[in-house]
Amino acid sequence: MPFSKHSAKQPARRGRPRSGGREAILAAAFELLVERGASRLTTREVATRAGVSEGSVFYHFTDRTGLLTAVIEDSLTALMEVSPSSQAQVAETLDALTSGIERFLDKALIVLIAAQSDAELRAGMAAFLLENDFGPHRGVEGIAGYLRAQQQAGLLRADIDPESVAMMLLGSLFLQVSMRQMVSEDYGGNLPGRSQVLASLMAMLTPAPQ
Amino acid sequence: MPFSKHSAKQPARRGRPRSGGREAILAAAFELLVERGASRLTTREVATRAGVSEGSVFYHFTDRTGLLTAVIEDSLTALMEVSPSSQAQVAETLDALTSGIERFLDKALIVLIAAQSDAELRAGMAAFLLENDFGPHRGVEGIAGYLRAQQQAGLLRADIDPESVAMMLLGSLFLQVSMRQMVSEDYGGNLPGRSQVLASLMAMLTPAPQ
DNA sequence: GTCTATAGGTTGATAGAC
DNA sequence: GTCTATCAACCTATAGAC
Repeated sequence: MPFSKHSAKQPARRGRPRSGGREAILAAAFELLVERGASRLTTREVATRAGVSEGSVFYHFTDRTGLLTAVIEDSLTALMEVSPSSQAQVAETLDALTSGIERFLDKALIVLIAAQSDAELRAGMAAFLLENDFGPHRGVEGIAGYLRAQQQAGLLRADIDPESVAMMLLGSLFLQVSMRQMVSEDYGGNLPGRSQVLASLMAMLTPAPQ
Repeated sequence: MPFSKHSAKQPARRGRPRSGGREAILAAAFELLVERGASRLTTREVATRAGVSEGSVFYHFTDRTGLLTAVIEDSLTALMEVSPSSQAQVAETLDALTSGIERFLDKALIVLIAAQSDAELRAGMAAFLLENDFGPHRGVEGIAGYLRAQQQAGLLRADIDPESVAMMLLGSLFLQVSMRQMVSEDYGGNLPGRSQVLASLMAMLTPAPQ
């Protein structure tokens, strides 16, 4: 698809052009989620940071929960387009594929965690994921698909289970990113990194020496 | 160590015996964390559920943050004693080891997630983990130690990297438990389960057919 | 250590002009 | 769509008696 964004697909907008207030609010809320955590996010501060009044926040999102729901669903929707399973077809190495997933997780985890602060948000997100058939199984499928292709080309051991390997690989990425984000930036140093895991895995995926 | 809990190690308590109020509050807070999420936990509701007055909560924990910090550190301290690395010496199969880790993660994730709702809690937990040299690297070490022992006994491929395999295995467990808890109970069905992953891994760990 | 009562402050949300 | 002004509710925290 050429002209990615600026394609003439959508009809010209009618009415008053968007002022960007809504987007500024969403961005500010996302920032605060990262910096302070969901419990410490107030509509007041979101408004201040977005450079709008608090009334605007409620105009656009009805209530605080509506705002957070929008942040979560917007982020996930944006991520769905760069989802691992859609990458898998183009990535030419496991290295490229997994580094893409790592970046993906970095953003997805923010909202996944934010949703955990409130049972209502959590349920809403679960429903959203279900409706859109979105979730880590897509990542597993993506990786497994790649592995299976390599396998059929005779480049990998024939007797391995692509799904299980994909689950372990995705899991190691998820654990690494989670710890960096949930504990501290440099906490990952304690754990085997992506390249080490990948190198070891590659060795295991090719036939072992007798 | 015999007589696990009821050993006579500790000197007899002096002074007024504990009434259990503190413990009831901690338990109630933990429950609410699971049911409603950290943002929706109020000191009022904690007190009600614990069957004490709100004043008691503040007497014991100074403030709301103090209460949550105590919940987090208490839970983690309890878990440190059944930490994977201490299990690794006794577990006789990867199956026993990983199912223990799964149960471990089920509890640990509750407080790990709760801490994410507030930057202050998050920082406190990070410091606590650092001080106690506690975290997933202990799990990796535990699994890797087990694998290395098996390897030296000639039961596993000699050319695999135990740390990387441990990271992947722990990662897959972490991912599975996270999704069950953060999305929905039966969400794990979409993903390869522990036994499937384990079976595939075992096949990979033993020398491949030529 | 636990209670009751209450103060104080913050916050989510609304109303109405522009 | 955005603003200002304001309210009502809630919730944390304190004081002081038992």
